[in-house]
Amino acid sequence: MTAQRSATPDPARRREASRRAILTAAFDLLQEVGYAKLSIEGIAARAGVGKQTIYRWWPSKGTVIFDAFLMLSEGAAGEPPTLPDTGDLAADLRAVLRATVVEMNDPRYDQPMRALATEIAHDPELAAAYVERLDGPLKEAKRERLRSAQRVGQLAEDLDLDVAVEMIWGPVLNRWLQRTGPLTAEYTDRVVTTALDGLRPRPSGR
Amino acid sequence: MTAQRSATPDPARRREASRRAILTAAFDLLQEVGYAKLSIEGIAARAGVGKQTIYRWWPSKGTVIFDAFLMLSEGAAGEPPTLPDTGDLAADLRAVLRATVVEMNDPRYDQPMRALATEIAHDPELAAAYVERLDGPLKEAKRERLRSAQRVGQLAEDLDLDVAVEMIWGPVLNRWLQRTGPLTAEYTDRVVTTALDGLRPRPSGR
Amino acid sequence: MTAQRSATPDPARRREASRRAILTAAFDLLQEVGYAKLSIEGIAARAGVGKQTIYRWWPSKGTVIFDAFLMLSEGAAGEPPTLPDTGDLAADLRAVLRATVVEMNDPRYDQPMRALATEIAHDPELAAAYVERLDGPLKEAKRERLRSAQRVGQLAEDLDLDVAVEMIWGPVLNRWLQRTGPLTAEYTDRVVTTALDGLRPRPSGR
Amino acid sequence: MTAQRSATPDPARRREASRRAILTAAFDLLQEVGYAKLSIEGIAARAGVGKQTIYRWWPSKGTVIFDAFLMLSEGAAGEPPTLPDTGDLAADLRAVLRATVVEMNDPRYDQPMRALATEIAHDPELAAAYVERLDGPLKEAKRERLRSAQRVGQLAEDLDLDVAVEMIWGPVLNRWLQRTGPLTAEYTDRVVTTALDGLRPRPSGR
DNA sequence: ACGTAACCGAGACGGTACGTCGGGTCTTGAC
DNA sequence: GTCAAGACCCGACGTACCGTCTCGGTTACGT
Repeated sequence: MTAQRSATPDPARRREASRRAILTAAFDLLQEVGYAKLSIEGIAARAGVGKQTIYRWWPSKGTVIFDAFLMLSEGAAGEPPTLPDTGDLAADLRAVLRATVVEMNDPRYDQPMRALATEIAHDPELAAAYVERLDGPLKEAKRERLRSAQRVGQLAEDLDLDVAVEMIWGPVLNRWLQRTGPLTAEYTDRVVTTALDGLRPRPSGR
Repeated sequence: MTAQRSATPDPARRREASRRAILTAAFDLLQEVGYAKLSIEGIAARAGVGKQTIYRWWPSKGTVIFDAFLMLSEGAAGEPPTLPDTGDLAADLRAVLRATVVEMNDPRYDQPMRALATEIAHDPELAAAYVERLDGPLKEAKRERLRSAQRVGQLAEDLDLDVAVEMIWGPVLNRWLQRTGPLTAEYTDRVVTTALDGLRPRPSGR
Repeated sequence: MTAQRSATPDPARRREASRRAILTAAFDLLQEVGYAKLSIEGIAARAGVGKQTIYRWWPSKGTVIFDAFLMLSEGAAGEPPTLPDTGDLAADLRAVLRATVVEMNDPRYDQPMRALATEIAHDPELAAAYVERLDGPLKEAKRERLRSAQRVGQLAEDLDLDVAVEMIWGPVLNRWLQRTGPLTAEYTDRVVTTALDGLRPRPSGR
Repeated sequence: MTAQRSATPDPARRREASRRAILTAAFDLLQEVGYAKLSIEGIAARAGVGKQTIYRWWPSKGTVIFDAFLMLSEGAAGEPPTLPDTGDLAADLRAVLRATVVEMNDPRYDQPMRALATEIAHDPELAAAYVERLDGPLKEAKRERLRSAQRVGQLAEDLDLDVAVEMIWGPVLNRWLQRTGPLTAEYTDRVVTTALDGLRPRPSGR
């Protein structure tokens, strides 16, 4: 349930209220003061908690942020996530990507997500936890949607689903994280179309 | 030539030797101690320079790193970069991406590039400078290679080149920055193939 | 026991070892490098203490110096000081003043005492603490010696003891602090004689 | 005319206007911001002068302050100072001391004089210059007044004039610099009386 | 039911780095 | 060659946090 890596004290005696207060405080501060000014000291103060309680249970600031996201994502739903499946893959992908960029353009989520993304970029162990617990389930849902499309002949049979997923979401993630271009619905639609069709000329129509 | 943003002192009186020493020290330290332990104090000490000289000319640690990259990229060549063009687009892309992941797997470049990438992620103004001065020329070279392929009928005539470029390099960049998967030649080859062909089934053989 | 003036943290949690190390380091450095080169940073380093520990408990460099003197003066004796009383006031005063100028001519004490004196000169609050805790007891001892002489008829009955004390020690202190003349035993003897006799001609002998 | 100690550039080419501007700025700043916040940089800025111009002609901040005083004292009068001589020594001393404490209680003079006094306390060379050029003439005037009183039998014939002067002004100076007591006219009157009469009982009436 | 051992809040501590101020030196261009 | 201007190297300032370390107090087991 957490990102802890090494030996920690008896989890049975852990105070759940403090844990939640810390994660909530961390996420809230991330929104309010931004990543650069986020400090353990600040989190402890906001959570009404001693600093040691944070150091006792988390090895780094990044893991606290990670767990904060974990708490949120699991609080939202106990079940694994799924992508909409109306039978029309292109339409479904367009809808999902549009929703994604709306979130990315919302400063309420933008700041914390950037914080998590850059912590991951600098911490391999955290990245592993991210891949397993946060990104993994979501990516599986994406693959599953593509698999479903494969079954009805909308995607090539021999398609590499991992690469396919990265080809759809990668450009969007990159634009967001590196700010290399505007994130609009028009843009994500183009990404979907181009990914589905490929770069090469198509022999027949469509 | 630099990432400065607001009013700065008279650049005519600036000492060029100090500027170069600072940027070199910054890049070297980035490789040696890593981003997390990179400090203005450390850069100044290594460069044999007063801290004030750094604060006088750069508004943030990120802009120093950025300028360090700028100095390197401009020191390497005065002309804009170009991608190889053998006439075989797929082969050329495979070669370029393979070279890219080799660099990404080299800790000598990995650390500093991550530092730049995450600084950009947190600083919109720096991102704008990055897009204009570092990423821009490179991206133009990529577009140009695709344009060349378009001319010889290897790519669709109505292809959106920006999206196309992002679809090829985006997945690789993401895997690298977020560590969501291994960066191998085999992987980049698959990316090239999948991007060129698209996700949908192709009517006839390839 | 200290020169603190405004609200400070819980003194119960204060580490006595650090307090002593700081005051000792301050006094030692005062002797070694002199007042002009005395820095909080230097004191902290010498004491093996974080700077914040000094800033936490003392509002200024002057109060640190003051407390260093306080520690020394209280370490020397728990009881209030007394002046020698052989029954011969003139002789006693001569002896005391001679001892005083010996100390003033000893660089071991000269430097730190000058530091304290000039800090006091620029800081009224510190001066008040000085008057109450360091100078006060000593001055009372001086007054007491004069009172004793008064009782045996060696001093005028209506003598203003405060002024009398200042008239004996003031000239010496001034010569020392302002370096307006040499500090010799011969000089202090003259001061004692002149003060006792006054400036006016004496009607009868002596 | 100045407190310079070591070799300096050709004084013939010196710009008098800058010299005066610096000394005036120094004195004014001393009054306005106080000794602790007085900086060479501040003086240069206020005087509209380059820092180098100060460093070229004065070896230390103290000597600047000293010269500022020198300029003022010589601007006031070209002739050596004299003390009033009405024939009544006690009355004259009372008047002079009263005027002195009025000045000492005036913050307009208090701050700069403290600055000078403490600079002198820490700089023997400066002290020598002070004794020779500022304190010397004044002390001679004081001695002269006492000599005059001696001539008319108001003071002992064998009186040590140096000690006598210090016994009258020393207590006042000390009270001022160390803030060991209030500086009132009543106090200075007592000092005069006690100094003239001495501490010992007088055989007959006064 | 009652120690006693752990967690907990609080926060002092030794440190590192921050961003700023000013010291004293050096360079530039105007006079 | 002096001067105004100001960049430069350097050292110290006072502050913010780091991660570690006590210090009571309050749980919550294990006997």
